[in-house]
Amino acid sequence: MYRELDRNAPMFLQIYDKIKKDILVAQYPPNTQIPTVRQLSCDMAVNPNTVQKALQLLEDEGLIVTRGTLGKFVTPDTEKIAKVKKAVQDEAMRAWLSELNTLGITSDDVIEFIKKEGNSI
Amino acid sequence: MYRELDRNAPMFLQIYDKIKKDILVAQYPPNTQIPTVRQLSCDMAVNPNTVQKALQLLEDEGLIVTRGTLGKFVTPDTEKIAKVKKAVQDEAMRAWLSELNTLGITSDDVIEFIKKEGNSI
DNA sequence: AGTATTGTATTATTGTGTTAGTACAATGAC
DNA sequence: GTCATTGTACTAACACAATAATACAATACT
Repeated sequence: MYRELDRNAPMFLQIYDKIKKDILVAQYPPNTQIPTVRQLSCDMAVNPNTVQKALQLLEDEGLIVTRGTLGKFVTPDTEKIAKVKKAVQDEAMRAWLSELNTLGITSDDVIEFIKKEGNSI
Repeated sequence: MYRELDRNAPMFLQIYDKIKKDILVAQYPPNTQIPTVRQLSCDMAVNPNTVQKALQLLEDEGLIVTRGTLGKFVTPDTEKIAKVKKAVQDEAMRAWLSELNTLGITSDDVIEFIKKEGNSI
């Protein structure tokens, strides 16, 4: 299922991105438990080791905390989450505008496209 | 140099994307020669095999034609190029908006961002 | 106290991207 | 005709992502 997203990026990074987004948009709310490594690996049809690698990145980043044998939880630090969210949003916006520009699409083109078809998204 | 763009995507795909863009925006105009495999591999500091793999994709796609020992040339078929360009642009635009939406960014947010900082890109 | 569940670590194996080095066929240029 | 340059093919070697199969330490729960 997940492998269909982008066959060329490492799975552990795709999982990292996916869970990170789920945290940032509060799909996984602050201070709540994240599904266990085994559960996630089952849901995503990947090896537990791969999930662990992704979660380790999130923990290094401070978005996840491990509470002993209780499991892994989203950080309760809502300011931290908000801060990372804004950073990710801005970076995504900047990266994609740059990407579109290399394809000869200007900012004006983007605005026009959105006004035409952007509502359906 | 190129490896700095995205450390996680295979080089031959990054090269494929780069040269494809150069063709689509006429950085490599129709019917003109593309630098030799050896020249490109030297410029990009990668192995000739890696460049070849990328160029093979472009040839399979019909954007490049090999003229015996003369070298590889951008297809003279300008309609073909225009068609691919539009397809790539549309796909990029669609993928971009979709990506931003998963981050909780709306179309209105995009427009506002562009009006604020989009001019500098 | 004992069991189950959690995260974590380990080893081996497979697939693939990448490099390195070499070689060959075809053909334009002299 | 000869030479140089082109694309192309091949093998070997290495790195890393990913899987599989365990195993272990810690601790909440009963």
